[in-house]
Amino acid sequence: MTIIKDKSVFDINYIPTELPVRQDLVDEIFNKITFMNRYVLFLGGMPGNGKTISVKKALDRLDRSVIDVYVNCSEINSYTSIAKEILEKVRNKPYNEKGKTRYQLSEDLKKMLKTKRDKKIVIVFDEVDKLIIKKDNHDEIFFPLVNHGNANFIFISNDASILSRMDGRIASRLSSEKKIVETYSPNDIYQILLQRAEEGLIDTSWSIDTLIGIAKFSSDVSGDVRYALKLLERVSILTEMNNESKITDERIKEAIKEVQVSEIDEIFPTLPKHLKLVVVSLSLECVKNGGFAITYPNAYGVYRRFARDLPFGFVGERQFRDYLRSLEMLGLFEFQWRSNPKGQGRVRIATPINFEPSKFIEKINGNIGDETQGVGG
DNA sequence: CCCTTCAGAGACCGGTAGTC
DNA sequence: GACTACCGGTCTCTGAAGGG
Repeated sequence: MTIIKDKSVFDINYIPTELPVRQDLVDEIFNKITFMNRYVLFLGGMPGNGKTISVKKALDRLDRSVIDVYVNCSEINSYTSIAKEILEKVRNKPYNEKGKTRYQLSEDLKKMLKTKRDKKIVIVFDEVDKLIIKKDNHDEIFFPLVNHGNANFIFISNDASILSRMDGRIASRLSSEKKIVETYSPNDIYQILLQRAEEGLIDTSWSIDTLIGIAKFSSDVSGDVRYALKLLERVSILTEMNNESKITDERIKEAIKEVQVSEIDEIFPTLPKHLKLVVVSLSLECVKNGGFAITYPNAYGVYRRFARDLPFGFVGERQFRDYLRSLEMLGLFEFQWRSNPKGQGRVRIATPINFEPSKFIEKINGNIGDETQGVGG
């Protein structure tokens, strides 16, 4: 029994022909790039609220009238790689960045920006916070870009405070606009699900109530529409696999469970060896304390004992803190302060996001990955 | 051979939320 | 207000990779 008529509708990069909720934003971006001499936009707001897709949609509509460069800073996030990407996209030919200094790269960018051309240049930096928080000042790439020529810029970030910081440094002499996009409401999420269901699923396989249920639940747990879409995709696949013709509440519950465990299962294998050990240590401490782990000295001590006997040894406490920060960035753990149960001072506690440490430990036990066997015992 | 970028990791230090 | 435990920023070093 198939209920999915178009799989691509659930693809993470799928862009529908009409945006159900953010059409106003798309129009505004389109108009401003078209009619303004130079447009610089800072776009902020929670993850999965339609920032990126709105910008992409606007670029789509501008199509041949501009040269657009889209840089996702979680993938392309060094001075060199960003310069290369921009130079290649604008000039439309390969650029050899190897061995070039930052100065040389900025000179090439300057030359490129000053070249007369008919089409406007639009450069989009998505997830720009990832670039700002990196050390070695890779964000200095913005200076040659902003200070020469008159390219248009859109900076997208989940963290609005990052945008304020950039606003002050980069756009001080440009007129720029800052916009915070609000999180999707349950009804917004419903509208988006409705569109995907109409395009991707057989009409008889779902009902309005199905979608309202998923929308409400998703809005409660995250407000990130990608979560809702993942849920809809998962429940459709489950329904198909069970040879059923209609999505039921049972299958939705099942899908919720799967989606929640899958995050950590997907990310964990990709982590560097030390980070894996840190995740395991934190999880073990969480189980021990009933839900949270004291990062130092407890979890660090556990990590140290694990790593001590392994070929690569253990890192210092300072490095451990940077690992914790990475885990926070990855959305695996969140951190809070508590007063120190042992007396003066305070401690930081880690709580897992969207996964059950005991189940995770069970799964991982004796199977932590390539070079680090034997850790679970 | 010397230059660059870049990531990873340690040393150091000032700041700060908490207790006494 | 002194004291404590801990965090985050920053500096430095190292080593890899890639040129000229």
